[in-house]
Parts: sequence; C-alpha cells; structure tokens
Amino acid sequence: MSQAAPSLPLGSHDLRKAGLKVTRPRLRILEILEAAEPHHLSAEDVYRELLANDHDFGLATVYRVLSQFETAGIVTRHHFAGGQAVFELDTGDNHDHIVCLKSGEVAEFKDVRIEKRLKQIASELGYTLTDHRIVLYGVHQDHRDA
Amino acid sequence: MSQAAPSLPLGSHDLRKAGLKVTRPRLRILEILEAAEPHHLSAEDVYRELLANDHDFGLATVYRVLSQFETAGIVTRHHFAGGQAVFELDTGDNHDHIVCLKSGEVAEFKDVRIEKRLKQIASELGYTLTDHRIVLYGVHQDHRDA
DNA sequence: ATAAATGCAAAGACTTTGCAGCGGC
DNA sequence: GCCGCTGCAAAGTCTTTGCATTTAT
Repeated sequence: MSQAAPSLPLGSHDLRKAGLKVTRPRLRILEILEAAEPHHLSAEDVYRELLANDHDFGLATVYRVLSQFETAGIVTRHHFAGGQAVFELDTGDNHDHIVCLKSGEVAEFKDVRIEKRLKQIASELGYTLTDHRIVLYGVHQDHRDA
Repeated sequence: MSQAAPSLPLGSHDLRKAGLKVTRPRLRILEILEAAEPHHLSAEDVYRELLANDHDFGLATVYRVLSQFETAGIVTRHHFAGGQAVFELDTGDNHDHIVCLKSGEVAEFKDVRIEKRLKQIASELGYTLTDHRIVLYGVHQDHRDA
C-alpha cells in the first residue's frame, strides 16, 4: 500500500539545510518551539515539555540543540529578564517585544518606521546595521492593580 | 586656614538620598563609574579598577553595591553580549546603544522620534510605557575588515 | 552603641563540555 | 560502518549569600 503522508517529519528540511542530522530530540524541540504560545521558551521550559511527553532527554542536549539552532538561524536567543535566556523560532519577520512588568507576559510588535529610523541612525554613526533588539517595559492595562 | 572644598566627598549626596551609608567602597565605585570611558563596565571591570588603586575590596561587595545602586536608580544594568552584565551610571537621559560586532565597542545614541513612536506603540497595545531598551548590532566602518 | 556594610568563602543559577555509547545516513 | 549526536555527570562562568568582623552614624 502506498503511503500518502510525507516521507519526512516536518522540520527535517530546516535541519538538513543547516547541516544537522535529523534526530528525534531536534525534531521534538522544533515542534515544541512551533507550538509554543507565547513563543518564548527558556531551555528549562523546553526540557520540561520534553520530559512530559517523551522518553528521557538530557537538559544538556536541549542547550546544545538550541545553540546549534541559533547558529543556524533557526531560533533567536533573548535575554529579557536577566538570568535566563529565552528562545523563539526565528520567523524572519524580526519583530520586537514588550514585557509587562506586573505579569511578566511578553507581547510582540513590529514597526517599519522604527526600523527605518534605526538603520538611519546606525548609518549616521558609521555603522552598517546587522540586527537590533528592542524591548519595551510597561504595565498592561489588565494588570494595573496587581 | 579655611577649607573651601565641600566637607563631604562627591557622590555622598546620592548615597544618602538612596538610604545607603557613605562608605569607601561605595564612593570609589561611584568614582570609577563616573570616570569610565566608555561608560559600560562589568562588575569585574570595576573590581579590577579597585584592586589597581585601592586596598583590597571584595568582588562580592562590588556586586552588592552595584545591585544596590541599580535598585536606587543610580546605575543601569545591561546585558549586551550575553554572559556578563555591564553597568553604567544612570544619567537620566535614557540613551540607547549600538554594539560593533567586530570590535565589541559600544556607542550611545538618543533619538526622540523613536522614543515618541515607542510610547505610541505601547499605548496602542494597551501598555503604559515605563522604560525601554534598544540595542543595535552592526559593524563600524573602522572594523569592516577585522 | 547599634545597625548596616564588608570580606571571605561557600553556595547558587544557568550553561557548556568531556567522554563512552547510540543512531542517522 | 562512520561520524555525528546523545546522555550523564562534571566543570565553568557569572552572581548571590551566610557569617563573623569592621565601620558609619
């Protein structure tokens, strides 16, 4: 009987392209990142998710894979708070973030005007802009009280 | 002979205002931060500076003092690279930073247009903006080759 | 005098690394 | 079968903390 489903799991392509072997941990981590809502997960978050649904994987592997993904441009690493790094799938749209100081929630936004202006500023200072990070800190109206 | 100089070392006022005792380590750290060029020092940087010119102070004290200063609003903590935090005197002008990916140098800039726009964006998302961080990553023209 | 600040060393949080065995290709 | 990947545990880096002593007020 013929098999209609794709012969390779989703995400394999990205891994191949990055020169990474298609392994179970890597695929699962990709899945977890894709499914994540909000998009930002710490290594521990990913690890817990793995433990909950899978056989055992090592935390070290999570860190290794996330670092490899970062190098490959598959994920982006952020340092919102301080201690822990968080990772998110790099969708290529290069959005920015706003963090609620009361609830810790992270929302996303993107603004072309700002990006244009930043590029201009960099240029005025003698830099060729490669990337940028904007993090806004504020209080969301739903958490004024807290 | 009368003494024209102020009776208290520079910086004492800021410390008092913050409810912190005026101690030698705190004054020295303030001085070091004021003199720093560029403005951004890691705890280790401050520590080395202390060791070079003073009796022995502990690295733990440096961290403690910098944290207290941060709480008091005297300094701001940044996480440009990843690993190490860097500190700079909070001059109140709330400028932003651009990091050269080749040399690691950090330059500063300030742009009111961007700040206005960010405030607006936050507001549109339902947030009251408290603070923001912008870090640009690029290559300075002097380090294209490196 | 009293409470706070310091130094030291030890502990902590987060992340990376070494190595023997397992698993894609 | 080969080379890369994984798990485990150990090491690393940066930062914080406990406690006895010193210091500012």
